[in-house]
Amino acid sequence: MLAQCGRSFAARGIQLSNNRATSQSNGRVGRRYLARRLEILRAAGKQFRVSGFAETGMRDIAAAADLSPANLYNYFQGKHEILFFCQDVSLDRMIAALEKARRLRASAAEKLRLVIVSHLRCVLDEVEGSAAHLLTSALPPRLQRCLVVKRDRYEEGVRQLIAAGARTGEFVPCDPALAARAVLGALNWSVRWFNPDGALTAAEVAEGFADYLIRGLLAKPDSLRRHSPVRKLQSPIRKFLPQDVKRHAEAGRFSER
Amino acid sequence: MLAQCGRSFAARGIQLSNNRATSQSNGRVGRRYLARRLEILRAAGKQFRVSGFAETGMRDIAAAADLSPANLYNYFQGKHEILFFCQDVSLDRMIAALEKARRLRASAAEKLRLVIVSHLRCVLDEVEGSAAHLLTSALPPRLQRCLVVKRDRYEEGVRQLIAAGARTGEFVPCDPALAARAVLGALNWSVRWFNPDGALTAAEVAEGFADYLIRGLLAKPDSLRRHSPVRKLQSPIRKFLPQDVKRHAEAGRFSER
DNA sequence: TCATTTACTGAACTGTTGTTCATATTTTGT
DNA sequence: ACAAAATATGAACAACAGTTCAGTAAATGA
Repeated sequence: MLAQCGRSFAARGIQLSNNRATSQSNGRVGRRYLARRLEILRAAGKQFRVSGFAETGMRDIAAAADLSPANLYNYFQGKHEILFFCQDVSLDRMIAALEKARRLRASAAEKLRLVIVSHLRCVLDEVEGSAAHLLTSALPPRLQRCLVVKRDRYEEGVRQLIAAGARTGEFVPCDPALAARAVLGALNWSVRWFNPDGALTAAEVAEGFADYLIRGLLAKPDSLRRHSPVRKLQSPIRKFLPQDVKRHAEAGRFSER
Repeated sequence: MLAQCGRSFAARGIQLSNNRATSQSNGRVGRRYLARRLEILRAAGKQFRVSGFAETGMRDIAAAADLSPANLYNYFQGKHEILFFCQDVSLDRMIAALEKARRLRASAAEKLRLVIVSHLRCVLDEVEGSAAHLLTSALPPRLQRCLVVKRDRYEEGVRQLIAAGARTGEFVPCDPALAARAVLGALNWSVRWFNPDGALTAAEVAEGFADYLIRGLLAKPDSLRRHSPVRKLQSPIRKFLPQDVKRHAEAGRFSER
């Protein structure tokens, strides 16, 4: 009875079916548990982004999250699962922004601008942006497949957005897949050089990138409004949202072992 | 006398001053030694590109280069030095292309196109392209500093190319630093998705990227010639050039320990 | 208050990593 | 052909990774 008490809640949150996990997210202890999970994800995501996945040790993550290394295993099954959730959060945010842009009643250029700005915010935000979605390898096949599906869905959405613009004549005729990859490449690569203490804020980078990347697509570039009506980056520091907590609890079903 | 004979040539090539090293590159044994070094670099660069630096073990490199792991240390001081030379080769090629474009008597757009195409060739070429220059961390400070200087020189060159185009009015007014980073980001990220067995060849990707990325800069985009006079990618499979061999021999002076 | 669950930890375990060493095999110069 | 230099290797080493475990401290609920 003594040896089994440790790790019990984590085991419940991770290994059991999602209905049990979600029911546990109510109540005080469940809340604290999930909040701590997110703290860890935040710390790990930052470390992954600045140092890379393989270069970041569990002891580093533990130190950054102010935990003992062993305690990490009360919240996650292992390093791979931490990476998985980091990527999952990022991808879900991006997909949400994409779908918001889709529903927008606006030109293709304005939709694309919203996607670009949201993508950069998700990836560059110093506090919680977990650029870990940039990494793919070294995950168990099942988790990896799950992420690849999401990533492909996102990319496909961007492609369709560009293709739609080209169909209406707002954009120049082009290969939407290639253009989308150029755009997303420029965005994703930004984590490699962006410095939050540097000359440009994330919002300024986003504006500049959007101007340039959209201009290359527009059939009549001079019609581009330099200052688009889409609102700029606001509140670069954002806390984890309640729906994130919810989703984390539900996502346990993707774990294996 | 017996224990010292092993590793002696490698030691000469790596640790001693460069004049001694370069003098050794003549003669049969020296040639074979340097050729093998390049074979190793090629194999390692490919592995680094597909798996990442930390994820690639010395045993993997040895297997890919058809060597015993221990034998690697007859050619390089260690893993970090292999990474260093991979990055060094890539950067030198890119800088060479940049300076060739500079000397070109052509429009800024054509110069930029040459740089873009060369960059993608260097980075995507299945056979010898060592995209390892994408990685930076985990190198001894001295080696790292050397690479950062080269990379910054290259980036600065691209910036100046864009700035010059903007000055003459050929390009739209913009932040050259930001535009350069967007361009280079799109190019560098290509190694993450490009599949040599996929639908598009490296040359086709290069053309499409160049069209799009340059179009975003042009003040009068419709003046863009879709098929620029700059020759397309030729002979995607290229062997290591003699000057590469020479440079490798000279570069030993950057090593430490 | 007390018993039980939850949260946490130091130390140890296991596998892998980069690396070295003693030695064997091949190549070179004479 | 023979000694010396050069090239190559299997086996082992030390360090470190992710992970586990026995057990302690804290929180919870009655």
